Amino acid sequence: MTTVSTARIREKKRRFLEREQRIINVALELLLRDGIDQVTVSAIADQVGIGKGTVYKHFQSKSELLVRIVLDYEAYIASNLQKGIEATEAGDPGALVKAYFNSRLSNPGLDRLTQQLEFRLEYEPQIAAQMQELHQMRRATTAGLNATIAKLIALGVLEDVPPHYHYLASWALAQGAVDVCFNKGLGDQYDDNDALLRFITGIGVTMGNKGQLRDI
Amino acid sequence: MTTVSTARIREKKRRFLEREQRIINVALELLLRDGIDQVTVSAIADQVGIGKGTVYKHFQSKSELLVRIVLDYEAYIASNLQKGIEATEAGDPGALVKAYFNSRLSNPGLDRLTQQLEFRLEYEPQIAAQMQELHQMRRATTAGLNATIAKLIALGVLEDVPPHYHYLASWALAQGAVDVCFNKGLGDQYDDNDALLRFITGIGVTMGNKGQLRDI
Amino acid sequence: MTTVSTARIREKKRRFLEREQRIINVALELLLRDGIDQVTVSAIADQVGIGKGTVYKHFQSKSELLVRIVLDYEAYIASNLQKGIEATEAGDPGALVKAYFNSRLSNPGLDRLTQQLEFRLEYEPQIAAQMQELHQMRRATTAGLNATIAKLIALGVLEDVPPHYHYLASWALAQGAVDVCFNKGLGDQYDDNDALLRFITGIGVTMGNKGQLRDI
Amino acid sequence: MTTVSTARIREKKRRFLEREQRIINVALELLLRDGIDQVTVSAIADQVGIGKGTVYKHFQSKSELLVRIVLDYEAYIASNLQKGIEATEAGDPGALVKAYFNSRLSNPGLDRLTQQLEFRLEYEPQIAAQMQELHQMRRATTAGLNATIAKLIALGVLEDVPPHYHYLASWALAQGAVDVCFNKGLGDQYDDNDALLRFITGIGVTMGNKGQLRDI
DNA sequence: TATGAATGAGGCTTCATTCAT
DNA sequence: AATGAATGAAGCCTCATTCAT
Repeated sequence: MTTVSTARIREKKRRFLEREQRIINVALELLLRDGIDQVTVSAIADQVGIGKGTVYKHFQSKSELLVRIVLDYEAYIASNLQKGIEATEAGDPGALVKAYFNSRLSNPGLDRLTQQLEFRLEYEPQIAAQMQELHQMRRATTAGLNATIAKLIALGVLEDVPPHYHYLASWALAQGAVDVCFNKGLGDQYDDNDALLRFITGIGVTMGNKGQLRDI
Repeated sequence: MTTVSTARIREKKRRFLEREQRIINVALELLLRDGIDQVTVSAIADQVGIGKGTVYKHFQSKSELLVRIVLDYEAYIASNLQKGIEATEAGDPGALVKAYFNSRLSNPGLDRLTQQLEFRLEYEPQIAAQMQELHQMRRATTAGLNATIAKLIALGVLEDVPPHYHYLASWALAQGAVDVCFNKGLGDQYDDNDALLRFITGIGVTMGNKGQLRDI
Repeated sequence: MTTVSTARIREKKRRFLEREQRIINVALELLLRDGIDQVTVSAIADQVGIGKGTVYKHFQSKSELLVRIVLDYEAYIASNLQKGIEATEAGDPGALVKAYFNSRLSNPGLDRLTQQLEFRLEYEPQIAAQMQELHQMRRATTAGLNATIAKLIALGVLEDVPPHYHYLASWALAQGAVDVCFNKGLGDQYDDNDALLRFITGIGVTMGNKGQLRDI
Repeated sequence: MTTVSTARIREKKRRFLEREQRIINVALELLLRDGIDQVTVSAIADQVGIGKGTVYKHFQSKSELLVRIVLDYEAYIASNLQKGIEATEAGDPGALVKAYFNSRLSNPGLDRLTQQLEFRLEYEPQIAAQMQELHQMRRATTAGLNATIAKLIALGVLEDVPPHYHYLASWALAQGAVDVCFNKGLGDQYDDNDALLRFITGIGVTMGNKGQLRDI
């Protein structure tokens, strides 16, 4: 008896989470397709095939759904970065940057969307806690980066500047690369975005390496 | 008589344009201070000290006012770039990039704001014409860049990749540098943003220079 | 066999009624604690430790649960009044009014709550029947009061006005006394509410007595 | 010129206030006719013959409109009370109570409505300021009452109990009298409500007079 | 039998835009 | 020409009630 009901509860939970993921996926899809301002809770619910109210069983507010997308993406980036850190520690100095660029540039549209979402949600009071969580994740990640980069500096691989200069420069370049892809009238004049992104990644991998920098 | 009335008409026009500029300036100020979502047409009119309706004598829609800010900024960047091109042609190969980075990073908040505005206005149908104009400006600028960069490549200063790789990489880095400054939980962990921006500018100036790039 | 199953059915019924009472008690508790507008069916079910659906096995609608609280309270008041009637008939002319005031003012919060509930439920079509029942109870009670008061009038204890004047005046004073306790900015300026209620009860007991009234 | 535009502005203001009053009146009408829960901002706007948005030009929120009704009524009562105080000071000891009862009982439906509104708006955070204002009005009124009653006590007209006992008892009786009128199954069994209200007013005028109270 | 996820009508509110004065 | 009151579409969110498990 107990086993049966436990199994049932689990099954229910599984379905619940499945649907939650479905909502997130659909929201993401619509956000990417139609733009942030065009996506309403109604539209998401319709597309998922559920009622508006159901969305609110999973998320206390629209903002909470959106911030979830941001958090999920941040976690994805952080895990890729962690792998890069490990590979770097294992002896491949360029692995870290490559991992980072590859994970951010592999889906530029998503990357850009999360940036936009984060910007808009920054001061939403309902989700202050989740924003804290986001920042906490970032601090954890950057702490790891700082440590690894400090080692590379000690090894003479990277320029001896504050470690965060290196990863913030990488962050910046990756961020900007993403924007290039979507800036109408800029990157869209050409159709070899992939080659461009490889070029930029190359810069990312090289920049800050010992002997690369000159005075301004 | 005719001269008098012409003078009067001119005076009127001048005042009209003066007020238009004031509306733009106030809008910019409020956008920077309060955030895009908080700025209403009402708030702008109030701050300027005119009626809401008057704003619509100058701009057919709110979007048109906002896109004007984007266009003005783009023109400002383009003019700086033009000066950089001229300096480069006059013999200083690094002038171009320096001019570019300096103009974009000298007021990161404004730079970021225009990016955000552009993103939001992208598909606003009312201002399709202005967006075309924006893209046209960009094409003109990039044409100039392409020519100058091609020369630098021919001179062996820059890597021999498609010219737009170079300026898009610069664009990306500058863009990303701006974002770093404003990303909560990232750049705001440190308070030496200026030094960081100088570091990144250094990278910008160096990157793509002959002999800097390695294979990925 | 039959006996056994009868016993079982009875046991079931007992438990069912027990749970019903618990729902009512919890609802009452929450209504008093949080205010009418804050109490949802969900909150009640949660606090009882049952599912929302189960509440609807006991009550066809939320209104039906609420009106039940009103009816229970009315029955409680009616029974106290009945005791007062009996004591009065047994020779204590003031017993009736005292019983009434004491029963209403002993828990002013509850008294007020039921008033509020009744007001809100007045035209709820789903519970027209229960409202009829409430009114029927009142008519039965007032019939008893009318009879007793008529006797007191005949005895010369009370002023010779229509009997219902007397009990409606009492009802009014008690009702108002309750409201005084809860009116922000009125009764809450002072903290000797109990003494005040005793004072008012004194008035209630006296008013309408022969020789007390003057012309307006 | 200036005179003309001043006149125009005044005319505009007048119309604006006129409309505001119209909204209040219509809201009141609907509240009395349909019950608090049935009155939506939409319904009010429709009935006034204006758009929903226009209501929000006059009131920041629905609560603000409702609290306005409460405040207006309180001011009306306070002014009547003031007249009563003056008449009492001028030598008519009963004038105060009569004025009070007459003003509250002359439109019991309105009196009851404002009670209900006040109860519901008590903890609405948006109108905390207005509720403070309401309480402030009450304190001012009760201060005046206290002073006048103290004199009547000193004159030996009223029982020597804390002055607020007297006016709170009056408040209570009036409040309760109002409720009697609207309690289904209670006051509505009879149709001589006016006579009843006169009877209760008589009690109000007499109660607390020297020599009227007995021990409980 | 008990559950609680799902529903969706309906409420409040905002703000870009219009147009009579 | 300038105004700002009026508009109303559209968005977010709540919660009583239902019904499949």
